[in-house]
Amino acid sequence: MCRYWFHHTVILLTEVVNKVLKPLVKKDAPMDAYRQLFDGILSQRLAPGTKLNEVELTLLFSVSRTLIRQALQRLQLEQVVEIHKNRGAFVAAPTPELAEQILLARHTIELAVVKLACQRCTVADVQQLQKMIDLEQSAIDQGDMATALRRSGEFHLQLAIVAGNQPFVHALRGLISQTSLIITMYSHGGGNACARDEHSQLLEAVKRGDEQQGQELMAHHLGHIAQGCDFNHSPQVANVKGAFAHLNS
Amino acid sequence: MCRYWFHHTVILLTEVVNKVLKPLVKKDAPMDAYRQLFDGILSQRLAPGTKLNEVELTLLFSVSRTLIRQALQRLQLEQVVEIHKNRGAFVAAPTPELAEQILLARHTIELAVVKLACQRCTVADVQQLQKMIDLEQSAIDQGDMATALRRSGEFHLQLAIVAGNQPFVHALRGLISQTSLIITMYSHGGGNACARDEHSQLLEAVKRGDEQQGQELMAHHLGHIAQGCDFNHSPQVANVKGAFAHLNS
DNA sequence: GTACATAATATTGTATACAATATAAGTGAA
DNA sequence: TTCACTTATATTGTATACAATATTATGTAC
Repeated sequence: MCRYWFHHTVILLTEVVNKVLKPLVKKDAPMDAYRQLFDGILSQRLAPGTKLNEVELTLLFSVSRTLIRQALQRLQLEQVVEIHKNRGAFVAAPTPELAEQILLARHTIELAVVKLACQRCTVADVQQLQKMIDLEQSAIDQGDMATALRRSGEFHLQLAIVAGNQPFVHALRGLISQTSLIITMYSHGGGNACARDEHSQLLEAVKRGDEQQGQELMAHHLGHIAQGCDFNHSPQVANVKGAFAHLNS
Repeated sequence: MCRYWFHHTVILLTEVVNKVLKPLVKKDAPMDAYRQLFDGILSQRLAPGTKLNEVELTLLFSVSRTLIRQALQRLQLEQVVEIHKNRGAFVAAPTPELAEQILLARHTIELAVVKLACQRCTVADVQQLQKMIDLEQSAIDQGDMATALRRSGEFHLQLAIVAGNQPFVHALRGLISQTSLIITMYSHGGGNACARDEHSQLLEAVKRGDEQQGQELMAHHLGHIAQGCDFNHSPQVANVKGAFAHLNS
């Protein structure tokens, strides 16, 4: 009996520790470093071309170089970071030629995504997408264009998730991130103001299951991104410490 | 004068060392481990679901776990390997549902690739592609279907390279590898015998710049892959030592 | 001062050591 | 035996130490 009581108490404690305490304490360090860098790049705090020094990141994120290098490699394979052997990692800086290829690839894939989304979108999906549009708009209202840009990308990615095609999601994750870099480098502003309307109209078409209309709207939407860019412009390059200044406060 | 002679001799020696000796000696270890594993999987020596033990690979390839883990992470991001936290890495084993998604994604992307290839294919490109078809056929003639399958994939990838769209190349690299896994798991043979003819016809259309015909042929070709599979079949699982037995000879 | 070669430093690449977790083997009670 | 539990082992996760390479600083000849 005594043993039983003891046993169950231990079970209880184990549960408490695993399900309550651990989530509060756990750091999931590798994901952290990756996410911080990813967000830093997509929020335009890290400009294209910026050198990413490993020990510097080590100090900023309080993890070893092992995890920093893991994060950088992952970002490289997502095409958001370039790693040159023995030279180090840099925030990717797509050339105009590559930018054109990226937008064409998005055109191809996202037209297929919209079609699938029209077929499979549920009521819950629509609500989720609507919420993301609202979040993007609220960022725009606050004048925080960097956040708006990131949330715009999340809307497109969510559409691919709704479409239910894992390879499309995987490919688009990289392409959308690269598009953010392209906009950071080449956009001459203004062109992004109409995004909300376009996203809303797109969602309406998807809700109705109107594949034809949805694809046309997506094509226009992606076309506007290209139109909003001036590929003769050259980008500015920021430094790492400035981009993560908020971590040292 | 004496110094000059010395100086130039050093230059010469440096050049000799860098340009002649190093390429012969160099190992490029990380790429090696990655390539070996990649080829092992695509050549069907490593069956889907196989556990990839890190120290075992360490001994096989004579590099530290650092590089093994690098290679595994890269393979994971190419969707050829699955890594479960604290559980280890496994050769990916796409479910029938994922297989369907993969083939649909290929359909979407490769139709666009063929179109671009029709527009941009040069004489040199045609020669290169023809050579790859011949290599694939010679593997078939020798009854080495594993090599044939790998070379078939390389043909498709080369087509994307000819098309000149980097994101398409990047996405297809993973999708083609995954298709190899799908065929390994679910193919009931026979369906692949007609591959050569289809690749040849495809190349003819591309050479003529006939986008319409090229896309139709590609669509049929990809359709045949799906038709050649039986998604009720369950896969066999091999062990690592057996797959790399040739390294220990 | 400039150009070049050399030395010092900083940065990345790889291997190893230690920690955390999961798996397998062993132990005792019903 | 079978089940729960403990202990031992194996495996993965992370940090650090060392090696190789690149970058910067210094010195010397012209």
